[in-house]
Amino acid sequence: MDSPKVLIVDDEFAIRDMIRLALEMADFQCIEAENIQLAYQRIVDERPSIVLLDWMLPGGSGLELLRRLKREELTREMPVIMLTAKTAEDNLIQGLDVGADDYIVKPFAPRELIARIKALLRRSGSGGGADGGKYQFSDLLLDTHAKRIFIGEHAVDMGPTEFNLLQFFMSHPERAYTRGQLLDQVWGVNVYVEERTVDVHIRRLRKALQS
Amino acid sequence: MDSPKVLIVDDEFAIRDMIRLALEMADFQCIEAENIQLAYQRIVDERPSIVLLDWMLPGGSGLELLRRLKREELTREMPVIMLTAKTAEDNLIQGLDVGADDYIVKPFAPRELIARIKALLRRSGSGGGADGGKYQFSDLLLDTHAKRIFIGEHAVDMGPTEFNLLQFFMSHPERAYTRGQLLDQVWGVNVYVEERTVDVHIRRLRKALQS
DNA sequence: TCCTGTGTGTCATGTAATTGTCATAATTTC
DNA sequence: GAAATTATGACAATTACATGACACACAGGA
Repeated sequence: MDSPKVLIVDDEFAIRDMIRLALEMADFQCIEAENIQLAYQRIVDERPSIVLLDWMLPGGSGLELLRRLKREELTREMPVIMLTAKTAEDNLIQGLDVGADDYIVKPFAPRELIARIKALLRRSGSGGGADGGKYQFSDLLLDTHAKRIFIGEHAVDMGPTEFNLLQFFMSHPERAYTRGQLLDQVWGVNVYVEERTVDVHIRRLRKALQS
Repeated sequence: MDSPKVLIVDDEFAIRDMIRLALEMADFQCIEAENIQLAYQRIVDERPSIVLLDWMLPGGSGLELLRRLKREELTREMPVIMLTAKTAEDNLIQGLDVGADDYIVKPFAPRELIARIKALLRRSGSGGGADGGKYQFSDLLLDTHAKRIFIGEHAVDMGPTEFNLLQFFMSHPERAYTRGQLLDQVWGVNVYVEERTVDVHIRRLRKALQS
């Protein structure tokens, strides 16, 4: 439900699959990409909580993607763990130089990977999605840091799911989504709930905003 | 506004830059020095919150600077972390003997460095250099120097942990934190306690504030 | 050394909030 | 109007939070 979304970037299917297995066992949500173009797309679209980035990739090295992520405002805060087969230290230093938050050398124990991910998530802002400060529309204001919502001066009370819904809407204005898309984006992928449940939460959100 | 100032003392540009990058990512303010003369100058001029001091330096070893700092009244309280490439233990022991507060062996993970810096800052008079002194919200007043709390004219009694919690809250208003984040920030990074323990201390804090 | 009080962390239990689902109205669409 | 779609209130199950009690460590004093 609150499970962090991890993007695995590696060109080898076997490795991605192995990592995914380990992570899902530990209750992480996984998405994958096999090259840096796809990876970038996924990062922008799905805003994962953390990125596992392989060093050696076809069509542009992982380092290149890392540089790009750290250069752009939207993705700068996103924690990145480099996966590297080499123990060569200069690689490591180079990676850390560009802003990787941690690295791990293949082959690694799943346990260690999970430990590092958790440590990083804990440190980098709240374990669930990196978000920008405040959204505003007319006199409605949503503060992602304080996790509070105001209408004018008056604070509005609502449940976490309603908050997430509203945050998603306010961060994607002028756009319509199907129930399925909302479930994916707000609830998370591979969560099984009835589509009609969205209706109910929409209603709760409306009710909260009316009061 | 609250971000602590870190002085990085190392003769290699690449290393300074790497550390600076990592630290700035973690919202620290950085200044640099490439030899101990410059370092001393900066320390006196800018009064950093903490010093990262490389062991091996041209024109006088880091140890020498460390001795000097600990000898003088003005700089005695300043926390110092030694950076050392050697794992040789006698170095370490010598450093700690002269008064280094911590040490870290190169190459290190940025997150470890950051963790240690935060831990040290927390221990040594809290957070940021010329740290606030007093926080106030409505008729609640927290005095970081006197370590006392008042509601109006009336002094409030509470344990150290509750005090630290309240100080953290008052220095980070309008922000929500997870239990894990509070543990990192208030208890310290490499402390293992149950997350639920936070609940208990929150309750104690509330109780103290109600009386 | 043996108390004693304070501060901490952990646990078990009670209590409240949240969530997903359903049945049934209300509405829109054609 | 019939069919499809959406809105709404109620409910049970789950989850999260609040609280009191307890054990342990530690410092100071008798």
